[in-house]
Amino acid sequence: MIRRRATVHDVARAAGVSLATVDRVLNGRPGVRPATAEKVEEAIARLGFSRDLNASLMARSRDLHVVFFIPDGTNEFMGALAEAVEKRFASALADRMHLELRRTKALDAAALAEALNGLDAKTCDCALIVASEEPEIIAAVDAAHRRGIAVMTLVSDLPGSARRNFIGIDNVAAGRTAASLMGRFLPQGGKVAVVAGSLHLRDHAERLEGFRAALTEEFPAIELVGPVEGHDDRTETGSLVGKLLAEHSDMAGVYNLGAGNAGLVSALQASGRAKSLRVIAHELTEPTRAGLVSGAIDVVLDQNPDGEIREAIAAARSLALGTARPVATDPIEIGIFLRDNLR
Amino acid sequence: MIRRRATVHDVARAAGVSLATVDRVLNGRPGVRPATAEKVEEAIARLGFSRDLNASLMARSRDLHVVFFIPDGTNEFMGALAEAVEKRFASALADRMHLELRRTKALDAAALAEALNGLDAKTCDCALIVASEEPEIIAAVDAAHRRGIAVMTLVSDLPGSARRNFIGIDNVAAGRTAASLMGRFLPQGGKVAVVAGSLHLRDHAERLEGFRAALTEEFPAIELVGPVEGHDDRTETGSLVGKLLAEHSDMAGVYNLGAGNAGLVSALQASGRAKSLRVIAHELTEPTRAGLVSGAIDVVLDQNPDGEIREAIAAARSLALGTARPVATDPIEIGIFLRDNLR
DNA sequence: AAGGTCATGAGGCACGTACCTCAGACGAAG
DNA sequence: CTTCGTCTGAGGTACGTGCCTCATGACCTT
Repeated sequence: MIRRRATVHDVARAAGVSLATVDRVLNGRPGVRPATAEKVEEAIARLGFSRDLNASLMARSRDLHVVFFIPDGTNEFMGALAEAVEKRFASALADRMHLELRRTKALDAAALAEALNGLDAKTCDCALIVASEEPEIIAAVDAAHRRGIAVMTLVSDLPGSARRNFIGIDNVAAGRTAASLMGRFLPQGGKVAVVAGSLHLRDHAERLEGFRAALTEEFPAIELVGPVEGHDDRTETGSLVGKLLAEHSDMAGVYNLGAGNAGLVSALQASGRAKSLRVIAHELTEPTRAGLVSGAIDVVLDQNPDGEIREAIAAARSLALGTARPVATDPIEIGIFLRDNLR
Repeated sequence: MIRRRATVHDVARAAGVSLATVDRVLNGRPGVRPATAEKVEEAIARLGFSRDLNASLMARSRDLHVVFFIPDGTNEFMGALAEAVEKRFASALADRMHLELRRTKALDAAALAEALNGLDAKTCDCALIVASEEPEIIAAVDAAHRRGIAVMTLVSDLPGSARRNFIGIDNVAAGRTAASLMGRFLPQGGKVAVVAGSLHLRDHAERLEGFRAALTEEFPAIELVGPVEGHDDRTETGSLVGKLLAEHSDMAGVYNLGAGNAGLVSALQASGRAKSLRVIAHELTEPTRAGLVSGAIDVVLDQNPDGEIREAIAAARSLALGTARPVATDPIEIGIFLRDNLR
């Protein structure tokens, strides 16, 4: 059964009005009585009409502008996210989408808020942010939304803000998975150090929550040490881990739910206990890959950056159709990597 | 740096010819001297011109027709693939793509070849097949390609045919991953039964190859029993597994690299040895999910059917642009599922 | 030289939407 | 009554491409 999509012409005919009126309703232009607008809305709903985004962008001879705000610094995962955006510049252009990548200072809420406030709806239809949970960022998101810019969160969510969508993994589930693996690795129980980047990052806080809950429920023999905050910095993370290992000679495992994995791996190797500790980290990047290969890290939980960017772009496109309803996206999978299934 | 995409007008101007000539070259219509065509090709390359697929489909007022041939029967994974196609009917229509789903008799090469031969290029731009490696299918693929239908393989590849692309996981790597997990589960070694659907299915043959190679290299203490072929049928698979378990009271593990997992799980439970056997299966479906939850199955390796269909659709779109070069697609991830990270 | 074929240019209409102008129709206020 | 403002319809042009017709000129054949 091949059915043609409804067009504005069909809507006009069905509503008994002219094309111009349908156009005014669709694009929120003034000069339509409420009763008439009602008729048009009804026809749109009845026919299941949805604007043809491609024809629309073509007619406007304008690309969809999507701006990605991604933290800079030495966090390899953020680097991978940024690369994933760059990789799609060309193919996005083929779909009339213009992607822009801006690196913002990591863990600097004021800088991100300012950048958001500087966005102009004329040069930005949609903004994607990797944000920590701070009042000034929430305010900036709400302000951008009021200016007509759709904001979506990437990696770490910002509930309670006007963000239209969250693109990322279920971080509570990720924390639970880490706990479940760690519990199996340590059937006798023991101490496990937990290192976060910052608990202001909701993804980190959620992973910790999931990890702690699953341990309590299923592996009460495991004692959690920490969390400590390494601010996603390799040097700081390394010295924190070194200190924890020195202080606890009976440490049995480490769960780094944030970044700074290069520091983690050096500290593990410097301790001389690398092979005897069960270690779980996040994001498949150069340091964690090296850690897996050398045996310093046992498991890496990964959120596919390419998949996240792909879904972000798809969601931005759907949002551009201007529906009020939330946009459906494919869920992002949590990848589990051992030394043997490295991509 | 915002750069406008090149259009046919730009190409015409750059090549010093008229729009009509560019059009003739682009659409392979006759009436252009080789020397002139050369000039146009050169301008296209120089400007990096690529046809705007959306404008093109709109101008033709014609949707892109993509036909999926997916085996029917009781194979839950194939059911999931089919559902994944159906789920995208609507969103594909929004991109001027008309998807069609046809279920063909599983493991019946003649039926699939006949279906392929019945395709008309007027009502099918691209065909996606899940095929076993048989000469008559290869011949049908080549014939379809000559008729102007792009054929791609899904799940299981068909090298040596005129298929334009393969969408699926790296099955050798999947087999290696299974071996690596099994090896760790059985540090003392022991007998592991291997069950396939059909070794005419290249994905199954490749998994076996990877499994066997990784065992030989890394876990020589493990002895492989089989493979036996259960033809992806639950009853047949169940009785095969039951027989193997009865014959080998010292069986330590089972690797089912094909389907028929409902039969696998019943046989395991009927044997009374479910908990003491390490079991690895493929595809996260109802039976394997139940197996994970009950503990009868330890690990499931999964190829995300939604992701495969998404990539297949994206690849079909790219192919429609008519480039001779192979089309780049995102790789499909091999998911690893334990009881604790079930989606 | 006349007729033929072939290569090419010029231009138009169509697809679905955006955005513009202009002309009426209508009701309310003066 | 006129005048104004608001609502609505009619129709045009544009976006990038496909596909069509028609005209022109060059070259070949007889």
